[in-house]
Amino acid sequence: MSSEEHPAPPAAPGKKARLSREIVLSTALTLVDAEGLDALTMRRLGQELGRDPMSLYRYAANRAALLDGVSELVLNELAIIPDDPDWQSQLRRIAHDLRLLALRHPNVVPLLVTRPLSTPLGLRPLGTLRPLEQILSLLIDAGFAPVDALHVYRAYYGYLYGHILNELQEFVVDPEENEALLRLGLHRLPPKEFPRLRALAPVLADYDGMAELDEGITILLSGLAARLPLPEAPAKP
Amino acid sequence: MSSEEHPAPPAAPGKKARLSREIVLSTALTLVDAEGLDALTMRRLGQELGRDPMSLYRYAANRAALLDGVSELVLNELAIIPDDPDWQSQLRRIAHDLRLLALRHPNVVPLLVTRPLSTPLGLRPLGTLRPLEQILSLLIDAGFAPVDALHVYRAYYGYLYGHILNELQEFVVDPEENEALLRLGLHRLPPKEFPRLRALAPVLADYDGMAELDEGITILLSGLAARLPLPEAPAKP
DNA sequence: GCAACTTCTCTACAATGTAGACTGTAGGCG
DNA sequence: CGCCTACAGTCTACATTGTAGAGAAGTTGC
Repeated sequence: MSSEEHPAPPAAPGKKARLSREIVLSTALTLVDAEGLDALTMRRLGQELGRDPMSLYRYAANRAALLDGVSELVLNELAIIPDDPDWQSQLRRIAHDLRLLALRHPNVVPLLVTRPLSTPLGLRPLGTLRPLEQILSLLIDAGFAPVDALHVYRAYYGYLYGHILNELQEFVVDPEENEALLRLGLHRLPPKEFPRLRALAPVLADYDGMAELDEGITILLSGLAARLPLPEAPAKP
Repeated sequence: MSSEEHPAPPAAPGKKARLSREIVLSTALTLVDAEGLDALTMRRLGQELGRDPMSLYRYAANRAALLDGVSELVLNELAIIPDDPDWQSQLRRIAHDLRLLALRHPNVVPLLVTRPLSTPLGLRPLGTLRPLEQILSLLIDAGFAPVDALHVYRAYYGYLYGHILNELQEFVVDPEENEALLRLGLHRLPPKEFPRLRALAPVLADYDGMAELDEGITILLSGLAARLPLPEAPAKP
């Protein structure tokens, strides 16, 4: 699928241009971003595009495939360019990028996390696997043995995804009303059973996700580095 | 369908006894375990219980609430008993327990991960929050300041969830056919674009999730311990 | 036996994903 | 130019879903 030839309708995709997979998917994404996953029905998306819902099936085999497409589209926003020779700072940067990506598309995160659970590795959208490949590559280039690279990747990506989920779970709404809502919610918890949680309400409210991610990454990476045989600086004078 | 008359409420989840929330939820759980989340429709669950689908609404306000109930039920299987005074080994044990729990109910994991994303903290099922409270308690008892306890919790639980997701994503099917399927899947990847991943196929096949989890936990916990002011051994002679 | 409940059932409806047949349009070939 | 084929988009139809609302059946206290 070397679909790259037509940069045709960049200016005004207005109303009646021919549909294309990219148009469909990006409209789907903006819909999801704006109104959540449930709003993404075939009918609704069709309406958004001014087309019959059935026309979508030319561009995605079914709803699940459409969701996969959206995940892929989002992950494509993540650029992994090996400009920095230091694998640690490289991974750190990617982590922050992915975090910001998730914050930009919070409604897509369930997809990113959930879809792979029901799709074997080899059958996933390629865009989904590209970060994995690139990070492996990055680590191997940095001097890790392939097996160890996989090792590092798993610990790193595991923590990263976990952190993102955690952070989004505490977020839920925009930070302005966050504190109020949070307190309101916590208020309902039985004090006898949840003293610690309730006491932490004010602290919960100002959660610096970026700082915590950074610290976790630091711990993990240095821990991994200390534990794995890495030929010091790579041969790149 | 023999309509056995079991007046025993606790022993056997009989056939014609009065319904109860526990019966409904546990039947839902076994259904999900056996056939996946999609199989859990109101009609199907009703049929499984020999009751009209509508009767379920006495025990769960709607389908979402039912899913929450199932999450809660699963998380209740996780026992957090502070028998060990060492917080690190405590957390390590819990991590392994949760991992096994997830492997026992893989189809429920999407729920565990996804539902909190759309439910503010205070409105979640209590059973879902109990681990959080108990772990905080455990850490505070071990000498951490509440803020630091939260800190540790986040890094710990983040990594833990991430790892579980990772592991389940690579699993997908039972380990017997895993290797075959995996290779088959990877085979489809364009070699030019995914050389590293394809080369790692054999290694991917024997993934020791338990060992990797343990190592990650070790790194994280010792890193956290080194970084936070902890009054050594707690005052417990 | 009656009355106030709770529990369970029946019927009905709107929304969803999607199959299958159809219409329109664009281009190639005589 | 007229016809044929391929493909983009549409229309109709249907099975399946969650759930509202009214009622039936069963249980309990007097």
